[in-house]
Amino acid sequence: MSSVFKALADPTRRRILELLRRQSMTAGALAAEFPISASTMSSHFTVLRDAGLVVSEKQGKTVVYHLQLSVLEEALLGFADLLGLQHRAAATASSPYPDKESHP
Amino acid sequence: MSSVFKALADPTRRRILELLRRQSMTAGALAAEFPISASTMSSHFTVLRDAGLVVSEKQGKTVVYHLQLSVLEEALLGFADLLGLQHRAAATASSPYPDKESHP
DNA sequence: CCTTCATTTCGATATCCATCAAAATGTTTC
DNA sequence: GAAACATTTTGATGGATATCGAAATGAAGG
Repeated sequence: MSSVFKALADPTRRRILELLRRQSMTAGALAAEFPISASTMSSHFTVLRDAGLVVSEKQGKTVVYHLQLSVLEEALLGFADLLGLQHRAAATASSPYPDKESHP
Repeated sequence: MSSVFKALADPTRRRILELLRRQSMTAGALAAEFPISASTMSSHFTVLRDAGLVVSEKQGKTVVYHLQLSVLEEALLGFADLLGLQHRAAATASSPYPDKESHP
């Protein structure tokens, strides 16, 4: 859990997650959105992957990154819960991923 | 907003927020909960105060720290919202009591 | 006033982190 | 297999950050 908050501490990484929420993207496409070098972007990807917030999939020459919304959700809302913040975890309804069975 | 996530990146600070959620506490009482020096605790307080997550109130010889739940809520749920995580923004911070005992 | 107590500030240190350029790795195509 | 391309790894650097002990600040009480 600490690795998730550590990952979220950097604005570039938070932005990456926002972009990946819209659609999965290749490392290059993501790097094109930021004024930093590809190697730096790669380290950010490593931090996000180690935190479980994204997964990478090799597709030929490129690497596609996918957001792991469930991990982010669990960490963020889990901590909010720990602090008594009201929330409802309806979650992955609007995401492009197959949503799990959820019961109210 | 970045300052909030930066503040949340440290486990000691997250724990401080959890403790303050139960009740406001003095710097000394908080420091007693951790195996680190009072001066280090003081820097953590500064980080939390700069992020707006806590406020300090001088009471005689001691300093009492209070959690600012609204700021935490706005940052945490605001970011969750940005990522499409569903939440229910209930009444903010003032009315919901923790688990307070009703002992007359 | 001077002492005591609670907290913060100061100075120092060691580690972590974001960043880059250059080199290395892996993949497709010719 | 060599060239071209995408990405990662490596090595280096400057700036944050967590930590400590010691000194400074401030309040209460004798």
